[in-house]
Amino acid sequence: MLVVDDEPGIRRALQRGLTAEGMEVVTAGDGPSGLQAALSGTFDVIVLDIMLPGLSGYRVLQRLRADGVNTPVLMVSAKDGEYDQADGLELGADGYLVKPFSFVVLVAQLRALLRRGDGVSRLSIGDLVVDRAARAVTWAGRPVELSPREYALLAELSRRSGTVVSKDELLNAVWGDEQAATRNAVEVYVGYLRRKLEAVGAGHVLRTVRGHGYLVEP
Amino acid sequence: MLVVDDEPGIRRALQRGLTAEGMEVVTAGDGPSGLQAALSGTFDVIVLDIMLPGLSGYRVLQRLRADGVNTPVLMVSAKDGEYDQADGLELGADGYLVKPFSFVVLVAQLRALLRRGDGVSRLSIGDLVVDRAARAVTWAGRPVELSPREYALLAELSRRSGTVVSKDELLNAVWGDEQAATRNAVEVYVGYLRRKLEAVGAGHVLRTVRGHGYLVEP
DNA sequence: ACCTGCACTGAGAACGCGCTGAGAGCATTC
DNA sequence: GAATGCTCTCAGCGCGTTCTCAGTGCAGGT
Repeated sequence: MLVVDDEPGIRRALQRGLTAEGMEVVTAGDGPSGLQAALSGTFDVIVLDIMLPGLSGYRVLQRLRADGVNTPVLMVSAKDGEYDQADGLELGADGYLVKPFSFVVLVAQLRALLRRGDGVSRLSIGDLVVDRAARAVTWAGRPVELSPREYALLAELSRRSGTVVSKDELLNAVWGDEQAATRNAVEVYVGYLRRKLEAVGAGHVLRTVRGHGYLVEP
Repeated sequence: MLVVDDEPGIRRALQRGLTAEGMEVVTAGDGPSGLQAALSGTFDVIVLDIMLPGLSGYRVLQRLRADGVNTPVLMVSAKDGEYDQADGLELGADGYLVKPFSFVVLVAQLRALLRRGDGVSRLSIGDLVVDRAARAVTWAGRPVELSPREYALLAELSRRSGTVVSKDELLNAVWGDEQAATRNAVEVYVGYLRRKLEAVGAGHVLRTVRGHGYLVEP
């Protein structure tokens, strides 16, 4: 996760506390460097202060979303006006915390965001709907029954729809870091997925890009 | 990538760390030699220290941009004044990091810069659009079906559009360092590309510069 | 006009990528 | 204990892709 806050004391405290909770923490002290780090899109969740030198938290969030990065963001602020919160949430924040906050509450919120995966509980790509909360997939309203592995594969491809995802990336994201399976397993499961999608008339959703990977068209 | 820093310790550390991340690293220890290396325009990203013997990082960046080299530059400095950052970004830097910085943040920033290629994941050269995320090519909206090798070749030429790229450079960039193929392979694939581009009315995009290489007009 | 060498092209051979059917291993259910 | 469903490997097939080779055309220099 990424922590963006201008107070070194807070950064150190969160770094220590969250590391102890088993999380991997990277910190940044100002808006521009926080934005740069966040743009990499490799974080699972971001804690973002509003009062920041260089670039306010609002702006950082705005730029992030504008660039298509939908990493969940937990905003943190000393102010507690209702409007501040509304502004933040409207810009695409996934949570809001007022300083001073209890460390336990922070951890609880972060865990909630992490569990949701990307903060977006429902992906819609044309007629394809992947409801991550209900763990269900439909095509034009018709339900598609998927095994856990098939679902995880389609969810990952849908999350990154419009971009080609390589088999190795899929192995990492769907099968986990231990990479117990071979690349052929990905091919097999793409085959399973296609068969089930074709049965409801959605065979063309999952495209092969030879030599590179697979792609769900946006 | 190119790392320009006057401290040998930093150079060695980055060389080792970034190589381990799968990047190819070249280093320079002072301003003039850094500038000379950077002017070749063959780097994907440059890490540039501000305090340099011979020529400051600001000047190096200034000269680079003045010469039309738009390789992404990540500036690094021991100072952390707001004005320094503003100066750097105004001169055309693409990121700013204050020493001492976390290695993870550095890598995250570099990946963000690399992923965007020259600022965007989507290259537009007139009617030609190379969507690097979807690995798709269109001419005036019409899709162009390309094999992996053909795509890689066109993408490299498009990335460096406006400059003549030699066959050896293309072999390095597209075929990889092992250079398993001969120069004739480049000629053959340029032929394939031209045939497919002509089919959608874009035959003139890929120009031959006899004795030097190939060129995609900006 | 001649020569040299670079660029281009058609043909063809080898390769390897992606897909599939079959089946083994394992857990769960009845 | 049989049946069912899921996961994953293996071997083989088809075919697009890759790349070399040999021959032709053309540009530039003398």
